[in-house]
Amino acid sequence: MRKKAVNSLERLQAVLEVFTEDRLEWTPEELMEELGYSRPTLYRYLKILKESGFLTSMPNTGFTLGPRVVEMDYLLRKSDNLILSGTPYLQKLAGRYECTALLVRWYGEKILCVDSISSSHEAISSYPRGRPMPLSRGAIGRSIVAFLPRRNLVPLITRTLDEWQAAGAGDTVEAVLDGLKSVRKKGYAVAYGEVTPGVVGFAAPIFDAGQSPIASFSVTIAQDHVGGPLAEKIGHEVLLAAGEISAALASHRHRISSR
Amino acid sequence: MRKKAVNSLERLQAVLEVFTEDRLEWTPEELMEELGYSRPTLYRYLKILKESGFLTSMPNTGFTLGPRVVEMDYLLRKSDNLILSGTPYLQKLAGRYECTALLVRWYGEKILCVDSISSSHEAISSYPRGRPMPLSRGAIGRSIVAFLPRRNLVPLITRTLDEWQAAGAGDTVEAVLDGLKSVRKKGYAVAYGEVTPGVVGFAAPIFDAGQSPIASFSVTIAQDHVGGPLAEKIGHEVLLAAGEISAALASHRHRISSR
DNA sequence: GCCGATAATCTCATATTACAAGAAAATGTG
DNA sequence: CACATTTTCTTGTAATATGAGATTATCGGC
Repeated sequence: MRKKAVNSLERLQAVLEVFTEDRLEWTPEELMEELGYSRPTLYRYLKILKESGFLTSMPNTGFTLGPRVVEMDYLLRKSDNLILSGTPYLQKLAGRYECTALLVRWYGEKILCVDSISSSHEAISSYPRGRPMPLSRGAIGRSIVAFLPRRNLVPLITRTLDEWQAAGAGDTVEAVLDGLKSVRKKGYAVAYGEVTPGVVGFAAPIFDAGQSPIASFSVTIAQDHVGGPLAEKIGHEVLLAAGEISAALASHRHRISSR
Repeated sequence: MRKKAVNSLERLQAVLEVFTEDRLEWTPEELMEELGYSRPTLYRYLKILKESGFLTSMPNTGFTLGPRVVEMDYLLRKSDNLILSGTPYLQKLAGRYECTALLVRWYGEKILCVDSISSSHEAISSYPRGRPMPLSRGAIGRSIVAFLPRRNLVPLITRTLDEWQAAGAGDTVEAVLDGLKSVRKKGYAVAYGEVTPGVVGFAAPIFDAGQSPIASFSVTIAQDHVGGPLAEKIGHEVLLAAGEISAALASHRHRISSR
C-alpha cells in the first residue's frame, strides 16, 4: 500500500498513478488493496473516472486507461509550444540525415520524449514518445542538466547520485559535475553508444524565457554514419536548432503577455 | 461560468475540461472567471495539476496541457486491447488498398479515432487521432449506432435528433431508425462523400464480450478507386476484420477472468 | 427464462478537509 | 533596489468525503 494522499485531488491522481508500464490493468479488488480505499469510495472514484473517459473497462475485465487520454493528447499536440515550434526542426534534421530527431521534455526527475521523427529504416527506437527515461542516461539528460544553475544542479545530482554512478558518469557529485563542464563549453552533449550500442546521440538544451533549460533537441544516428568531421557538423546543427526553438518559445511569450 | 461541480473529483475534471480545441491556453485569471473558484482554491488546483504534469506553464504564459498526458497516452497505447488487437488489421487493409484505415471508439455521445494507418499520399485526414466527432457524421457512427439494442438506441437518437437532421439522416426519429436498417442488414455502413467530398467510408462495428458495439473498424478511400464490385469487396473485408477484432477482445476477456 | 453468486451502488452518521477572505511571501520588472 | 504582480499561507467555518453495512444490479450457469 502506498503513501496516503491527503486530499481528494491527490487521491484521484493516486488512482491514475498506479497505471504504469509494469501494470496496465487493474481490477477493483486489486485497487482497493493497493490504494487502501473502502469499497464504496473506490467505486465512486472509478465511476467518475470512467464517466469522464480517463478509465475504461469491459465486462469481466480490469480497468485500463481510457479514451479521454487520447483526446487530451490530441489537444496537447495542438497546444504545446515546444512541439509546435520544434516539429519543423525535427523534419529538417530527419530530412538531412538518416537519423531519428527528438524533442524531449524535462519532467520531474525524468525526461520524456514528446515528439520524434525518424528517417531511418531500423527505427524501432528504444526511446518512443511518452516513455519516461532517467535524466542520467545518454546525451539528452546531460544536455539539460549541464545548463541548470548551480543552486539547482547540485541538489539534483546529490539526490540522484546512485543513478549517475550506475550510468558511469562519475562516482562523486564533483566528478559528475566535472563531466558536465565540457557539455556546457560546447553547448551540446554527445554520447557514443550509451543508450543503444552503435548509436550516437547529439543533444542541445532548449531554454524557456527565463533562460532555464526545460527540454532538449536531439538527433540519434548510426555510429558508422558519422565518421570524421560530420559529428561536429551535426552537433552544431543540433545546437543551432535548439537555439532557434528557444527563441521561438520566447517570442510566443511576448504574444501572450501583451494581449 | 459553467455548471457547478459537486465534488472535488468533478472539480478537477472541470479544470481539465476547459482545455478544448477552441481554447488551448488559459491564464489563472481567466480560469477563476470561467470556473468560479476563489483565488487560493484555483491556485491550489493549478499547483497540484502542474506538479503532477497534467498542466504546464512557462513564465508569463497561460497554462496548457502538460507532459503527463503524453506519458498516459503511451501507456494507453500499450494497454488498450482495442488498439492492440486492431492494429494488425489496420496494417493489413492499408497495405492492400491505397486508403486510410481507422479504429474508432464510441465515447460519450461522440466517436473518437484511437488509431489509424494511412497508405494514401494526400492523407491529411479530416479525422485525426484524438479528435472527437459527432456520432451522426459518416459511416463510422452509423455502424456503431445501428447495432445498439433498441432500448438504448431510441433514447439516443431522440436526444440527438437535431444532429441527425443536420446530417441529413432523416427528419424524425423513425426515419433515422429506418435508415439504419440497411446497415444492420449488410453488417457494415457505407458513406459516399459524407465527411469529405470524393471520399468513401466503409465501417463495421466492433463488439465487446456482451455483444454491444463499442467501436468501429473503418476504411476511407478515394471515390474513384472503388468502381464497380470493389466497393462490396472492401465492405466485406472491413466486416471481416471487425469481426476478428471482436473475437480477439472476447478471448482477452477470458484470459483475465480465469486468472 | 429463472436462479444463485458476484459486483456495484445506496443510506446515513461522523469526522475530515475543502473553502474563502485576508495577509504574507515570492517572483518578476523597470 | 524598490515597485507591482503573481502565488502561497493562515484561519475559522461549512461543506462533503468517508466507511460499515444493507441493498440493488448484473452476470453466468442451467
